[in-house]
Amino acid sequence: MTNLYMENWDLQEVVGEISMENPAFSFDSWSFQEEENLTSFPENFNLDELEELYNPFRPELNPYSIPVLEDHAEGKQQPLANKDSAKSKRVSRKNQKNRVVHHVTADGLQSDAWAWRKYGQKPIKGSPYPRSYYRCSSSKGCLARKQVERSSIEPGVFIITYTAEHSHGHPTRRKSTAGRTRNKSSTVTKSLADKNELHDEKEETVLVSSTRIRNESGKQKISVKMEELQQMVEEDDERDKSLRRNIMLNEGLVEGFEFEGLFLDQFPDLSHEVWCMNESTTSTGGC
DNA sequence: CGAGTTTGACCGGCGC
DNA sequence: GCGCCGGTCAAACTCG
Repeated sequence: MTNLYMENWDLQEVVGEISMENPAFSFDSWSFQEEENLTSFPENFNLDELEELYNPFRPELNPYSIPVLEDHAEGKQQPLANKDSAKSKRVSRKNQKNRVVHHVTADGLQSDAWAWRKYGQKPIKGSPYPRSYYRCSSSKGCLARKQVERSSIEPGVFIITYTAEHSHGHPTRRKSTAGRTRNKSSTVTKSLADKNELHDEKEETVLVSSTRIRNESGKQKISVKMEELQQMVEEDDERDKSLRRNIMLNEGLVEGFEFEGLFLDQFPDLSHEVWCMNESTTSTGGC
């Protein structure tokens, strides 16, 4: 059975026909592919491995987000894979730390599960844009760091550098949700830091990518605000995996698509065409 | 009032 | 040793 864990909330778009035979989807935030350019995974592909690879909390594992080492001395970048072959180049001790660099669009700035607290900003020589420094605010002892700077070459691209690993599990909250409502608005207010990095943007809000699941005819479309999905998944983090439920949308279409039992809560009006069952039992009760 | 942001000061690594 | 530069600190400030 094909299970796609929605805890991979960084999977911002699910497009095309999803089925056991054709588990096609795209990963918008990784700039993996265009909607028109779907990729089908082989029948025997390892979903556990896939989940790990696309785990937003382990971006360094994502094969489609090419990690690069920045060679500050020459202002160049080289693939991480060539790290060992570049022995002749002097690499500072700082650069030898575990650094992973990602190039993302403005939308990509939103898709980060961790809670970050900005602790500094510096103008960078040779770049018209400042670099912002963030540390993980989820846990006091966490050494994880994140740097965000706008590409001077492509102003629409942001360079995110992750340093060190988190010393704790997923945050229970991405950020404080006090006072927030779960309305269906498709926009969110950007943080002050993001506004600063987007200082020449007219909009102070950005569209939040949606997850879409379509059936064969394309008549049905279910849109879920990704931030809501993320929050729901986070709220459900404490549940045991055995409680995960498989949800079937129009039998044979999205069989076993796993939403950790959250789907019906979000879309009670779909109960006539969506049913679920516990993974450990064939009983349909309790849904 | 707590949490996050801003921003000048400070510190250490590195090249000359 | 000196100066440049990137990274961090911390007080003041802002926001909800």
